[in-house]
Amino acid sequence: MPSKPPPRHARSSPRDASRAKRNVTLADVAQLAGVSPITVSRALHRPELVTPETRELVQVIVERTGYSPNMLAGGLASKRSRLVAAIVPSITNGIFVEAVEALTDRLWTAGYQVLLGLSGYPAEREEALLAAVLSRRPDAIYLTGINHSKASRQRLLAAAIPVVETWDLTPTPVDMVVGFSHEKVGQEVARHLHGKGYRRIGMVWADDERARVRRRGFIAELQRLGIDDVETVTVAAPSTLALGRRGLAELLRRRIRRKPVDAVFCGSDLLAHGALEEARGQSVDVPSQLAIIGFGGLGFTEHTTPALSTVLVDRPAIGRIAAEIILARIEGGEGEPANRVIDVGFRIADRGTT
Amino acid sequence: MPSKPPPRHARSSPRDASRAKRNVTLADVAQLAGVSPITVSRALHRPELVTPETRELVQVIVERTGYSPNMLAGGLASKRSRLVAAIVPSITNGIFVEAVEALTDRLWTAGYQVLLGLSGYPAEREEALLAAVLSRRPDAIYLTGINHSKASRQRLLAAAIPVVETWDLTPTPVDMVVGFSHEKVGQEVARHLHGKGYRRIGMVWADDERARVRRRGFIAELQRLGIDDVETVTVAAPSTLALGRRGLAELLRRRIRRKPVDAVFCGSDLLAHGALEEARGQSVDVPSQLAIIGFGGLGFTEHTTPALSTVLVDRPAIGRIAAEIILARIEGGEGEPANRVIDVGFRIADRGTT
DNA sequence: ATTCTGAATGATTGCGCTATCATCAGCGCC
DNA sequence: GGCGCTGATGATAGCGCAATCATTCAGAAT
Repeated sequence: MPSKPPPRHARSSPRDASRAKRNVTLADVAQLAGVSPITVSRALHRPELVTPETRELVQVIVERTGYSPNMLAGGLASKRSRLVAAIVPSITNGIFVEAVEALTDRLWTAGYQVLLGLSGYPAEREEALLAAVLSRRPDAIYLTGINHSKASRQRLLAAAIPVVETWDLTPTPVDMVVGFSHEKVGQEVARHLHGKGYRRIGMVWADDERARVRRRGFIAELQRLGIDDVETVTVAAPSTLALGRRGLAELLRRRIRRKPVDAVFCGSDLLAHGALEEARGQSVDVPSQLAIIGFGGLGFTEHTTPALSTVLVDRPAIGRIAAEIILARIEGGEGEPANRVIDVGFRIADRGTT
Repeated sequence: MPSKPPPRHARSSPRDASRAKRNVTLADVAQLAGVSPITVSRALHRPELVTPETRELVQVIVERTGYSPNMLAGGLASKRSRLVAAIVPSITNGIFVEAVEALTDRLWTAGYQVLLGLSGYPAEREEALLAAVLSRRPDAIYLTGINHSKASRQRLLAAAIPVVETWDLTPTPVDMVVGFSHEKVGQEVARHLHGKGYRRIGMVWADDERARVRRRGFIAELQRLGIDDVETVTVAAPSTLALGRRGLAELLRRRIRRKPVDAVFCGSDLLAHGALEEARGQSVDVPSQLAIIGFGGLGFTEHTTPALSTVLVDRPAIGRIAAEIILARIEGGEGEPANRVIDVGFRIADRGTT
């Protein structure tokens, strides 16, 4: 009897001879397993659609050949890159990095990977970065902050993917936002210091968008409490311990002919630590002569002597929640998300320096 | 006269009607510009190949349409993803992160982006991570450490891309390595402490691969110098300030019936800082009663009181150099690299705590 | 026996781009 | 005038995979 021709997927292509250095492809695996490429694809990604035997056979061949799927091809074909882009000013500044780590961890468990973009201080490169990053066709994007150029917002909207802005709140996010109110932080710190009896209050801060809002809230609240004169030293972003030292030194110098400040709100924990060191260096007792409070709640603040008072923020929660709402949107299909604005709050840690 | 049919690239495809939601593609730009797709591609990526007029025309259309190239497609076609994968245990632990930042910065200027993989402590997820990451077809890969499972090494070799291992040295890298000798670090710290007259020496360290090598070098050198008994407290990785406190407390407790140690080598700056705080808490004077030296040279070490002695490592240099040799290999074409093993060295900072 | 059903598998097509080779006009040269 | 050359542009053919629709076949229902 005339044997019918083998199915197309089993025929060897003419280029088989010249397979000098080609990588193993899904088609190769399929051929070795004697099934069609699409069956291999299913065995790998939707195993419930193939019989256990096929599944196992494919698995064996995959291992034997060392097949590594090509997600560029897969992403192109399926229009899902399984990539999430994260744009952060910096990762050496401790404040944002734990959120990114939490984001990365959570997304990893769901099969997504994180493309890291560093936008710099201030977000000088954000626009170019965004363009570059979007050309990878990420399935979602994580941003730091809520202030983006008009062009950036347009790009984001055009990309039509879930966007999570973080570290701040706004009633009008591009898409979703996870953070807390910096204005309220300022207010509460003001009330806290005032409540403890401090009246000659100063600030040392590094000028970034969010710090500016905290400052605004702080000063407004102090005014409401009857304190109009808040001596302020501004240092360059990003803040460092050394800048904190110099900042406090400058603050004390400025008031040389007047009564010195009795409390200082520092824009970050690093600045606060620097201020603490400077106070010690100048033999200014903390907190009896000078109270110091920072912002961020970085780990080291518990361990200085005295322990630094600060504003605690659940940093990993921001990343974790961002990951959750991203996944819910990507995988959960349509339907308005329950909540586009998520407030993770903050808490004042009243420790040894106030 | 019979007009000849328009060139193929100018004909509208049947799907133009249904362009409900398609993204702008390179073909769209080409059509609007009245040139072929490949010309647009060239105008964007190899502008020297097209006339200035064409270039400008394309540029205008790109901006008008908001065209965003699809690098999944581009990467698939060209077999160059312009992606570099970086695998790091963690980014919250300050020690590795500056290298990653420097790497990212340098690669960005060359048009590459960084895919971040967090392998955990110890590198529990490295193998799975590597598999996942390689399926993105990165053009190169940055690894932390030199100890990789056999399977991982094989995968790396099979990928046939530049691989840079970092933070250590080995005569047999997978491909290239940028780092320094941890054994030598241990030796030099031993000589340093011994040279300053300390004889009852202890260690507090977190057990990771590289710390173990430092420890080995440290203990071997001390032995050579006639010191056999090195009291050692091991804490869990990753190290924290709190673990440093507890570590020193334990070390002092253990020697309660003997003369206490007069110097302690801490496995990291964080542990050293914790030890310093604990010493202060126990009213043990540093350095007269107890010398402390850390490792890493993190920024804060200059600002503790007294300033922490430590081992300085040029962390950004590791990332920068890694980026350079990666780029040299990717773009520089063939030819053996001048140097597969790059030693960035280290330096002992003899400060207030020794 | 016939029809129907659902589970398993397959053929075809195209995602959006670039590598490669081909074309073509303009130019200088003998 | 024919030749080759160079610079600009184009046609074609994949890259490796998954969406989509089609096919097959065993077993149940009639």
